Amino acid sequence: MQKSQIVSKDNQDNFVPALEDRPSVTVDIIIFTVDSKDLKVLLIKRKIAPFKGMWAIPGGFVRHGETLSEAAKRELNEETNVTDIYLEQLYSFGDPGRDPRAWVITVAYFALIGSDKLELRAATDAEEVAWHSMYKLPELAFDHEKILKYALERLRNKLSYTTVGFQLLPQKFTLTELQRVYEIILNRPIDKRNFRKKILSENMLTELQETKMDGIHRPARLYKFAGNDLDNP
Amino acid sequence: MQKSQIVSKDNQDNFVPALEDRPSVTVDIIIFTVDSKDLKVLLIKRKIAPFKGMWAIPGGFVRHGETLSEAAKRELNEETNVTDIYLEQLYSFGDPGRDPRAWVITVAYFALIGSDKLELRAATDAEEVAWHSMYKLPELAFDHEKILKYALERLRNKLSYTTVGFQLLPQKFTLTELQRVYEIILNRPIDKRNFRKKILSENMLTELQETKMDGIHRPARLYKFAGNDLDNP
DNA sequence: TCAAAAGTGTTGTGTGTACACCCATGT
DNA sequence: ACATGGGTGTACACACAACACTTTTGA
Repeated sequence: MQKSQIVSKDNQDNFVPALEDRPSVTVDIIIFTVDSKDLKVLLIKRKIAPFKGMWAIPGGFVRHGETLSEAAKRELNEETNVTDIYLEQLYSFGDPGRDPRAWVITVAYFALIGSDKLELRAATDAEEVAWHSMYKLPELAFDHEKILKYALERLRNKLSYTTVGFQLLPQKFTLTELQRVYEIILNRPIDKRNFRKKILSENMLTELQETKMDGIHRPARLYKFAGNDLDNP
Repeated sequence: MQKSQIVSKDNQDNFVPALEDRPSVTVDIIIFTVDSKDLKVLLIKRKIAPFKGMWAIPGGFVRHGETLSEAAKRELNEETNVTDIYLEQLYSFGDPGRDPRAWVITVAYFALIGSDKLELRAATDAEEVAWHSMYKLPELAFDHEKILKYALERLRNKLSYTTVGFQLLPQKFTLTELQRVYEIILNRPIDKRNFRKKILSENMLTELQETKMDGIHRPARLYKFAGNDLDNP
């Protein structure tokens, strides 16, 4: 690949922009989980300027030879040790000035991780990683607040017409646990009978011959999700 | 901005990839319109290798200093002379090898243009531009078939829960014309009475004191769309 | 008076919502 | 026996689907 002079208008001949006219491209990953009471997102505290001391969505540069989703999975794995979790491309953000240092376009992804699987990499001197409530966000670097808000909106929409909710639970779960996931993400109470009726009518759950005891009360039946998702085109 | 050595893992210090490790970034724009019988997309015939003689989605490189949607609008304007039309980011595609010549990540947008407004730039020696039916696509360059299929899917979904349909019509239109737009995009017949009932119940149309004659039959009432869309985050 | 598209209502079916009580368990 | 969350059914409102005839016009 040689250096070319200028962006060619019709995009066909000696065709790429000069090296110095190319942006850097990152993937940022919004990693969601739900604990028993809250919707959490994984953030990294910045130790240097710009936005020193603020929190940011984890991410990193896309490398030559990998797909965007591979880059996202790699970054995800670097932060969380998990593989094989739900990952979906969210949106690309490229406003000039979104990173004051350089021209950086980011392709944002969001990931859903079951509350059982979450095991963070140990924090290093270089970075401090922590789960934050989506409902009490700290001050965020770059345009990351906008990105997170959009991710939440998308997650809420997806919840209503897909099966992403199951991704946030262990393989075996009770209907009450599933309902909590919906309530936490949508941030409103849901009627228990209607919820169960609707979920069960979709025939996506397999009833297990096991129950779960969780206190001084009747044990709850366990279910597992019977189906697979695919989303990305 | 200086040259840096390698992608730094934590993405914070001397932080961008070396110039030669950056991709080129394009925007590709799927420009849809509907004529009286068909859903059309604007394509450009490639005059050179690779994929010589095949058709491609119009697009071009993002320039430093512009937002992604500005880049999309600029490209759109270069092809069609129109401004101020519906534009929405679709998805980003970055598989290595999608362009055999170089590492090119594309941010795909789709645009909807009213059948009254469509006026193409004159074809030049360098490019041949034409509307193609989405239901009889020619052989497409790169991964553009995949991109177009995804765009169609998105358009169909959006039609059901947004007001994008109006974007494909002149300001004044009849309910039958609107129904045709829905039928053409969804590729199935729709019941006339149910359609009218539903559309009118949404209170998004203003009934005009005008009618439109279109042959030897009763004139049709004209309506205009009363509302605005916003979509992008 | 005919052809051609515009315009108009009713009925059945399914889906979402509101709501209150008994059940199984450990202490 | 009691406190705690698990589990269940019915009635109403609303949205969607199916379906056929009259109206207005120009030729």
